[in-house]
Amino acid sequence: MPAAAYLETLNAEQRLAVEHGVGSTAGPLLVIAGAGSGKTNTLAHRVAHLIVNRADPRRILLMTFSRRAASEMMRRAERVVARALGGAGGGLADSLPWAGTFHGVGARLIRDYAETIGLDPQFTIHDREDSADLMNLARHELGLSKTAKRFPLKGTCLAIYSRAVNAQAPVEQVLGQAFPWCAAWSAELKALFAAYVEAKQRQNVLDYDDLLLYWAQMAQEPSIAADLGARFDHVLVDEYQDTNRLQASILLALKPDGRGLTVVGDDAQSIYSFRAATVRNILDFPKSFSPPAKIVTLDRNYRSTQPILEAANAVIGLSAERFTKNLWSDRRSDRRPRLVSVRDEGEQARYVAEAVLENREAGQKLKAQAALFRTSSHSAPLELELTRRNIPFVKFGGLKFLDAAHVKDLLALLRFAQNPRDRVAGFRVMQLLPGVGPATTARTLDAVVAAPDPVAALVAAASPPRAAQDWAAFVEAVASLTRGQAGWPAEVGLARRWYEPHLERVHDDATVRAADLLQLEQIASGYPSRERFLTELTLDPPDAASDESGPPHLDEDYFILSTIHSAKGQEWRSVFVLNGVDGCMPSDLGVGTSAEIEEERRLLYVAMTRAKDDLRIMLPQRFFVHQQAARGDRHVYASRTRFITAAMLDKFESCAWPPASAESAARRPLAPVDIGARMRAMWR
DNA sequence: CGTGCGGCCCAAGAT
DNA sequence: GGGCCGCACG
Repeated sequence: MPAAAYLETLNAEQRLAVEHGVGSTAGPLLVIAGAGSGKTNTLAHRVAHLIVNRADPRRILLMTFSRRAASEMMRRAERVVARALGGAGGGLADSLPWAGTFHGVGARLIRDYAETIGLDPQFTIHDREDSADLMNLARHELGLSKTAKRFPLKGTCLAIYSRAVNAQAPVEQVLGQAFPWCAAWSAELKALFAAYVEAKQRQNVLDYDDLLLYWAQMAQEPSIAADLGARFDHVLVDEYQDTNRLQASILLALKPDGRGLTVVGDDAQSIYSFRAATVRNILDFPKSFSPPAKIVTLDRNYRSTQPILEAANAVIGLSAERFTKNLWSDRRSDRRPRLVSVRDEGEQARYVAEAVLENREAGQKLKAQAALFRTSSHSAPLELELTRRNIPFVKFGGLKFLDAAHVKDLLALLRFAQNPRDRVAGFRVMQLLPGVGPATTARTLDAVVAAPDPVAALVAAASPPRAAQDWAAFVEAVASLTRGQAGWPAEVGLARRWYEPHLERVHDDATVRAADLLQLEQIASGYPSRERFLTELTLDPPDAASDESGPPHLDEDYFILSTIHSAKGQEWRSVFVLNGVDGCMPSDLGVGTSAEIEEERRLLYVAMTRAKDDLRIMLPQRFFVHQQAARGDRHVYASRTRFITAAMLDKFESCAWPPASAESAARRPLAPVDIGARMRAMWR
């Protein structure tokens, strides 16, 4: 049989993966896809190849790490199918309806089966912060907030709970392995988690973990499992190294014999163990089936120059356990990656800003360049420097649009209207009213939650004496939203108009924030319904101010700042890795166990393999110590990250900036002068 | 019962 | 700098 034209662009290993059985009885397949090995392209081709061979796209389940990755995959698959079938391939996105994240797909399936499993399909979804708030409520009710010895804080409690669920491990084991300082509280924690679960059920809310847990539980129930498994002929999972045991159990329940199952990943890029991801999933995948899964390894790299790969291979070569695989490329270059020593983070920022402009002079777009860092706050000095020099940039990771208080307020109102039993939403929105505090809110919500018709109960509830005026407006807004008479997305405007007086009362910078809310309204118009809007916004919030929803001025050129975690799957011509020193990489918070150290090593590897042509790892020599008098200059000296050993230095080019002569000529710092004190003295 | 203030501890990565 | 708690005031 002559190969189809669309297969000819693939290399031999990629073709093996793409052409692995196309029927729904094809055995399980594991693709170990190194960084830059054309993984997305290969997976997209496999999807396309299945469709060209008459697989029904509505019966393909494709799970990726983010919704953005899912749409990229669909776009590419669509193009291949169009080419193969001659033109008319448009609209595949509509006919590949089951592409998304594990959590997004879970939410949809759970809503589908909600009635069967005794769940109100109007359930709302709590994000991390909402979940922590609800955990805190339970924590207070059980009197755990005033124990003699300090009980873990809400965030820690949630992290322990979440890990126990996702790793499918007993609380004691989770405490021992990941939270040893909380080990004495295991009995109280279990009581707390029981109360937390009951609260979620009373309030008809699901947290992130529930989206997997309910799905996994449904899949354990034979009648539902049969129905679920029969919906999909093919199940494909991307970034399999970052899935956890719960996700693996879902896959196994969907496809117990592995037929029709394809997973793709790279054990060397596993960086999500804090979310209970385990590299064991990918290492153990082949022998979960009989006969075992076929393994295809992609080690040809199409992204980076050979010197960059040699350095990256050296770094990952010292890792303890992995599939042996060295990336190679035929992209030759004389330029080794650079280790750039600078005096401190301020100099690091100046160096990067100047190098970025120099690259642009040489014809590189700002968008083709990125600064990557371990922790969101590491980019602060660079952000200042870029702003000072008017270099536009977009930051991924760290604070999100949705974290802003005013955005959360407005969303809380919409969520409360969607599901009046959602206590966290109700708590947030009711306390916006002046004269209404925790006690009034709790009392009202108790009545509302217990009532058969919660909104009617709210309308009937007595108005708190000090909030009469605002109370009536609030109740009317909720009732109107519940009736849905304004329609979607017009009701977002209704909610915004209700909120605006409160916004102005609470915030000094109300004008800026009001603009954000208009933008939120804009984003809302892109979703078909309130339910879809709330669900998808919670599960996949827009990164930075960048995605489709971003403001128009962003189609200009801009430099990229990103955490290494958020840089997954991306590539740039020039990459600057900030703070390549011990204490930052590895993070001094992540040096407890050898497993944590190994993950930090993989993080550096992920960062390095994002670079196509030019990789520079920055080494600031000194760091100022935080929490000291304003003008103090206490600092510590940092050393090169332990992951780049002396024996590897020949893979790099070491340099210092600014060059020594220029530095000695630099102006000496002047003695500090307290101008503020003089100005205060003027009035004494 | 609501609100504002001061002291204390903590500080990453994100579906 | 921020979250969280306890305390004092209105």
